[in-house]
Amino acid sequence: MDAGALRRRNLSAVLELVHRHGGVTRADLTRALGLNRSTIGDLVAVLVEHGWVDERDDAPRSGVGRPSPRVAPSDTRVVAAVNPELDVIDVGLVSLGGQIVARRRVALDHVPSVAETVAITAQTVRELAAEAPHVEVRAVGVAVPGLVRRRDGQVRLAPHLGWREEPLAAPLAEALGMPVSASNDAHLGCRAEQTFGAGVGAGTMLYLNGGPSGIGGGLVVDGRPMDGTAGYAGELGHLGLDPAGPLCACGARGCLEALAPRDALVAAVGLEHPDDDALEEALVAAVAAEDADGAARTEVARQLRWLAVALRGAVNFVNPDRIVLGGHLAALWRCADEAQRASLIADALPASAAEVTIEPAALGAQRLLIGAAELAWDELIADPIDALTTPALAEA
Amino acid sequence: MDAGALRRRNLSAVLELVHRHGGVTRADLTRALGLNRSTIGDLVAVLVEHGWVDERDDAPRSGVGRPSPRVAPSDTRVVAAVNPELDVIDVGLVSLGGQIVARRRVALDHVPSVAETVAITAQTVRELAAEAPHVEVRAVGVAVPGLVRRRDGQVRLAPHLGWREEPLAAPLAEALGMPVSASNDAHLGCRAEQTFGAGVGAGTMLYLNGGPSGIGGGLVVDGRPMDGTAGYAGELGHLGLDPAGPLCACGARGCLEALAPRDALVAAVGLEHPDDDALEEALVAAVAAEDADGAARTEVARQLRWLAVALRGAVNFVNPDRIVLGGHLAALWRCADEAQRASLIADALPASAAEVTIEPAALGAQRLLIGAAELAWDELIADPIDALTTPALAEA
DNA sequence: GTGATACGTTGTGTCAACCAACAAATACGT
DNA sequence: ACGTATTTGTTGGTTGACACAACGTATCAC
Repeated sequence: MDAGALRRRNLSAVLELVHRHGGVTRADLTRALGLNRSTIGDLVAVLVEHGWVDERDDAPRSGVGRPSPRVAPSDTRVVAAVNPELDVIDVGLVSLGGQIVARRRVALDHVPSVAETVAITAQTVRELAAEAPHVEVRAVGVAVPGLVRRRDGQVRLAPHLGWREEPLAAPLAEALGMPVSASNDAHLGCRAEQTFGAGVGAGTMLYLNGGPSGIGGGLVVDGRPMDGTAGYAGELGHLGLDPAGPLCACGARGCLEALAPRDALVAAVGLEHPDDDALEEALVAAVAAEDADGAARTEVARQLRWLAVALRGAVNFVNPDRIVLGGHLAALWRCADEAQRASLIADALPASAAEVTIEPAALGAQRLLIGAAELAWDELIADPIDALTTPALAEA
Repeated sequence: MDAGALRRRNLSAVLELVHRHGGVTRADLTRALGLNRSTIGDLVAVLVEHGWVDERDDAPRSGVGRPSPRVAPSDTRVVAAVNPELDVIDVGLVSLGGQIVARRRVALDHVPSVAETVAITAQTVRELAAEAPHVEVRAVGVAVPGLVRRRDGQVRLAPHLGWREEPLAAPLAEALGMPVSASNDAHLGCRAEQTFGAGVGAGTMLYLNGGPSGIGGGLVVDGRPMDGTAGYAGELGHLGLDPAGPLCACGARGCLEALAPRDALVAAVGLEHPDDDALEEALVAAVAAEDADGAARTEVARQLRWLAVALRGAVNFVNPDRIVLGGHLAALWRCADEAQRASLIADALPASAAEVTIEPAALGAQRLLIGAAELAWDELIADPIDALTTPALAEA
């Protein structure tokens, strides 16, 4: 590692702190990085000069001494975040600091092909960029409901969308002329929760998300999101829990995903296509209702038991300090009583169980766009100066 | 990160390459680190001056041009590695490069207490150091058959030895006057295989080891061994695979460890207290024998089926590129036929299964000492110069 | 031997971070 | 209101680590 790499690293560290906290004082940076005041001043000056951050005088006063200016993310530098779904393509612009500054959900009357997705996304990103003055879009992140090969952004299999072995990142990068990364949606939900949601501060974190198409998740190890060899890590829905269980879509038997499906909860509360909030509300109400033996309560208890088996294995395996539950698994958590909540990790090894806290996900409907944006921000933050020399989508 | 940290980092990188490869040429270092020839010369000179490495002229000639000297680990710098077992305390001195340069197995007629272990270990380390001239012992690593809290080396639970909530690293550090680290034995087996055994070159690696006291393991993520929050990660023996399965020692039902116990294999081949090699030999012979329906063959097939369920879940979860099997799980692998081997990950998601290779462990009876030594080397390699200023156990 | 090649060595240059002294802005006590 | 203590930003000079270029040296191929 040479001196230039050192510089890059320190600039990157400053930028990451600004990103994660949405603005910190120079004094904070000095303490956090252990560098000299003058060095921090220099680093911040470089970032200001290149337009990544602004210095403002609105830092909260915190005692005697000369006040330290707040280093805040510039709102002109954004990345685009994309989440193609069954009947909508969700596109947003996300600033440094993780704020969604513009968003458009393009409704569709059919399931989009990859080519359509690329075209619509490119068009929408250009429109959003044109509408927001002075904004520069510098990278794109895509959250795909399926398996995505991380290194080249190839969609291996997205059963929900009917995509199979389709290149996605490459054509979109071609269309927009900027770097595009893609990953699994549950993965990116994990990243979003880790950075800005229920996983802030966690070292080793397990994220499980339950959606209509199955159960996915992600793993954070020592503060770093884990991808696995090719980007497929985190498929917690396919832990085998019961050899006598129902057949899963993956072909195996007794997967968590087959034992605790969202559909069954939806059916138990008698709704049609509810979103996660509606499902959660209906479930909590149904479980709280006095008629104790309703279908909802039974199904919730059954799913919680299987979730407990999965969590037992996962907690023993990775010894996390936090577990974050999203989607219908968060709904299960919300309507579980104290005993049920405790039972989720009661059978894990006591030493590991003792250090875990379980939390429902915090970011709601913004989660996937924020996570996709994190993916895009990654490389920019890792090398802010080099990233600056690459061309951006022209501003308005 | 300041300039001094840069120096430390580069020194550390050189030392680590020398350690992992047991000696490399300066030209190799130049290529691997991307630093200038003169810088590499400088870094190596510092390490030579401090006695960490030697420069020798025995590098294999590899073409025209001036030959590059080989930078080899000095054999005077060692760490002590310790592995307390039921009836023996195994102590070794391990050099940079992972060579065991001295070893003594202290036999006992009873299960040692922690105090005895500390006393015997300290005594044995001193004796070994005194017998090997010019050797300096600079740190100690302990492989404990149980759960160990990594940050302070406290043994939380070692059922085999009857230890529970016993401080181990602290009293041993006190007795020997040098840093002591302790961790779980399967964990350290994983590290050993990763660095010098069947896991060399793996990015994300899963290690499962079957022993008389159960099934443990370890996980390597992006080349870094994963500890989990407190050091308990890797307890793969306690994945819940069958809610109708036998009760496990951990209190839960259907753990891998309860479904694929070593005892059952030992009983099937009719041996008494065989070591891993003897068990493997007997199993291979029994399975290869013509009487197809023997107890051994049946039990092997049964255990392989459960191992497959566990591996399916683990592969889907972490998307490894290598799986290493040790202990009786390696014996299972060795006597499995092609179809059985393929079946181990046949039910995993195809994308993940495609990139994984399964290997039996390679290091045999040296594994735990080498792994424990890796633990000790960690801090020394991370900061070679600073480590140099700390006092060493006096030489002969 | 002779040329080509690869590598180590040496002295000089560059760049990032540090340091010390000073200036600025705030809180607090009188 | 004023002075003092405290904290932080700013500035110019210093230190240290690595890069670079020119040169010396050891081997291989012919």
